Amino acid sequence: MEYDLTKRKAQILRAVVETYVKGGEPVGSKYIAQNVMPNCSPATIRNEMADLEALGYLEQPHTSAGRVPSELGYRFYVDCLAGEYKKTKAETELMSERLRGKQHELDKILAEASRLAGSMTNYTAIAVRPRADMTKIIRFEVMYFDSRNLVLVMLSGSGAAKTRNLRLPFDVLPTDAAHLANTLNTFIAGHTLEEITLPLMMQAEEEMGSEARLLSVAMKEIYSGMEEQGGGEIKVDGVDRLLSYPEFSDVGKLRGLLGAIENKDGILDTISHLEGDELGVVIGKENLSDNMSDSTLVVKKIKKDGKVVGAIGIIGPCRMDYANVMATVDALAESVGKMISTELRMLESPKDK
Amino acid sequence: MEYDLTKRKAQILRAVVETYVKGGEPVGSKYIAQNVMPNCSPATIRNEMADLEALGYLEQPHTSAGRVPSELGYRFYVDCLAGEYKKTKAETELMSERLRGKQHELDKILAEASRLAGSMTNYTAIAVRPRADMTKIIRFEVMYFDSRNLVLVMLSGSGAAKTRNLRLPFDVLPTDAAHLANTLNTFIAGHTLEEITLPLMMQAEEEMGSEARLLSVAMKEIYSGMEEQGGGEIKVDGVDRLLSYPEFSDVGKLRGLLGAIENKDGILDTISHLEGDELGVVIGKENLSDNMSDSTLVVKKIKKDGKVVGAIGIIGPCRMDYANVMATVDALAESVGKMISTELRMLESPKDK
DNA sequence: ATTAGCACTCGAACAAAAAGAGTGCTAAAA
DNA sequence: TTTTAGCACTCTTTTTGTTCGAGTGCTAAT
Repeated sequence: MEYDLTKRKAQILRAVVETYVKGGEPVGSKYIAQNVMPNCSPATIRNEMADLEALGYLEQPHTSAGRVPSELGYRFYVDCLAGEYKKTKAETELMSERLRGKQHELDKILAEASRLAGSMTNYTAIAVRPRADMTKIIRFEVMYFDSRNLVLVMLSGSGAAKTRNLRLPFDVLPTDAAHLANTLNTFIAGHTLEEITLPLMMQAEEEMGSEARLLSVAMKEIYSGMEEQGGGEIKVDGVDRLLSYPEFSDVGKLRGLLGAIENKDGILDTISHLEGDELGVVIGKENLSDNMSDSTLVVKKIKKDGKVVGAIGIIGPCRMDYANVMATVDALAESVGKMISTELRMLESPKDK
Repeated sequence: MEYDLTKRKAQILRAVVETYVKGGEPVGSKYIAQNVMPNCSPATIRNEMADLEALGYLEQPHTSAGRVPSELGYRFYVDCLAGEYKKTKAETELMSERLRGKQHELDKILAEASRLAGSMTNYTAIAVRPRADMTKIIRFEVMYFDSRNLVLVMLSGSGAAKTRNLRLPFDVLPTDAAHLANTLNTFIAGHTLEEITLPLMMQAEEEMGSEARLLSVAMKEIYSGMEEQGGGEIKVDGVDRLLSYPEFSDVGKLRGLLGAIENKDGILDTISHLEGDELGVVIGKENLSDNMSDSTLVVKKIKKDGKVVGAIGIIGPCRMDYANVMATVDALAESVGKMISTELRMLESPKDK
C-alpha cells in the first residue's frame, strides 16, 4: 500500500489521530497549530486539513466542527506505526512473568493471556481456539463403563482427543470393548471420512463378527464427531468494558457488536482470512461482519511448530489507542508463543497453584 | 408467605403489573378504571392505589406519574401466578418436538433448550452445567501419540470422560503407555484424592519400575484434573436482547449486569441457593449479586435420578413478562428432563479436549 | 507558499413557556 | 361507611427561542 502524503500532511494526520483518540472530540486547526506544529499558523493547518479531507483521510462531523480521522485515516496511522509499536523489553518480560506458571493447558494459557490483554488495555478481549481437526482420526480407544455404556476416545493427528459416550440398546462385555477398539484401529484409523468405503466397512463388520451392531453404533458417533462443524471457540472477556466508550452508547451499534461477538462466526472468518503471521488490525468496514463495521479488531495468531494453535485479540471502537493495543497484543501473543514452545521444561518445574 | 390483600387490591395490583409490563409506562388510575374495572371510578382506584403504595407493593416514580410495581409487587404477582402459568399441552409438545433429536449430548441439549427459551421470550438465556465431578476416577486409559506425547483419559463414576495431554521430557514406548494405564487402574482407580496415600503411591511406583518418572508426570495431571475447581459453566445466549429493554439503556445498570453475566459466580451462587425443584424466580435485590439487583432471573434446575445435572434460565429486567417466561422455562426444563431420562443413560456428556 | 482577518455555519447549552397526565383532597352522593 | 365528582396542584415532557463559541472557508495581504 502506497500513501503519497507530504511529510507535513502525514504529521498532521498523525496528530489528529492521536489527539482524537485521546480526547474523543473532533480536533481543530488551532489545537494542532498550538500544540503540535508551533511554526505553522492555524490557517495553514486548515488548508492542509481540507486537503486531507479531500483525500479521504479526515472527516467532518458537521460544518463547524473539527476533523475526525476516517477509517482510511486510521489505516494510514496504523500502517505508519508498524514497526515502532513494540513494547519495551522490560514490559514484555513483565507480561511473560504474569503469565508464567499459571496454567499448563493451552486453552487456559490463551484465556489468561487474553484476559490480561483486556485488563491492560481496557478493551474487550478474545481468545480464539481453532477447531480441532477431527478429519482424520489416528487412534481409537474404547473404555468399558457398564454393560450398556461405553466411552469412545478418538485421537486426531494433531493430538486433540475427543470422547463420546456410546449408549447401547443391548449388553456387551468388557472384551467387546477391546474388540471394537481393535477393529476401529485396524480398519478406520488413519482414514478420512471419504476414504471409508463400503468394502472397508464390510471388512470391519466381518472382523466384528456377531458384534457388528456394536460397530454400527460406534460408527454413527464417529461420523458425527468427524463431521461436526462449527469452527473454533472464542472466549470473551470484559464485554462490559465496551460501555466505557461513548461510541457504543448508541444502542444499535452496541447491539450489533454484541451480536457479532456472540455469533463469533464473523470474527472467526475475519481472523482466518488474515494473511501472514503478523499482528492483524482490522478497522471498521474492513471487518467481514457488518455488525462490526464500527469496531476494530486487533489480533495475532499464535503458532506452534508452524501450525496455528490459537489467537488472542482485542475488540474496541475504531477510535482506539492503537499503539498501546497493538503493542500489548503483540507482546502477549509473543509470550504465549514462547511459553508453549518451552513447555517441556515447565512440566518439570514444581507445580504452583 | 402470606399476603392479606383484599380481593380488589389484589386485582388492581395484578392489573398494574400486567399493564406496566406490557406498556413500560407507569399506569394511572384512569386506565385501570376504564380498561380493567369498569364499575369503579378512577377516584376509588386512586384510593386503593395509595393503600397499595403504603403497603409497599407499588411505587411512584414522581408525584404526578402513575404507579409502578415495586419488587414486592412483582413478588406478589409471581406468587399468585404460581400454578396457573403452565403452557398448554400442545405448546409443550411443540417445544419438545423442536428439541428432540437435535442433539445427544447433555451439553448440547441444554444449550439448545436455553437458546430456544431465549428466542421464544426475547430475553437473554443461560444454560448451566454443574461442574463434572472428577472426585473419583473409576478408570484410566493411556493412548500413545508419539514418543514424547501421551494422552491420558480419565473416566468418572458418573460417566464423564476427561482427557489430558501428557508432554514428556523423555522418550517412551507404546508398551510404557499400556503399562502406565495398567498401574493407574490397579492402584489409583476408584480412589478419591484423599485416599491416595504415600504407601499406595510407593506401591504404584514400584510397579512401574524404571518408568516411575512417567507415573509422576501422569499423577501431576491427575491431581490437577481432580482438583480442578471453578464450578459450573454457563452458556449465554442473546445478550444483545438486553438492549431491547429501556431499563438497560442506563449504562451503569447494563454494565453491571454484563459483568455479572460474565462473572457467572453470582448467578451460580444464586441458583445453587435455590431450594426445591420448582421454578425459581429471583427478582431484583433478591439476587445475591449486587450487579443483578435490577434484573430478574427465572431458572429451573434439571434433575436426573435425583441429581441436578443442569439448569436453564432467563435473565431480564424486573419488568418482565413473567407469565410467558415462567411457562416457557418450566416447559422447556420439563422437556429436557424427560428427554434425558429416556434417551441418555449416562449423566454427563464427554468433555472434548 | 503562508498568514491574518472576517463573515458564516452549526451545534451545544440554557431558559422560559406551554402542554399534559395524574395525583390528593374535600365535599357531596349512594 | 363507601364511592365518586370536582378541582387545585405538582411534576415531567416538549417546544421554542436565544445566546455562545468553536471552527471553518475564503479573500486579500505578506
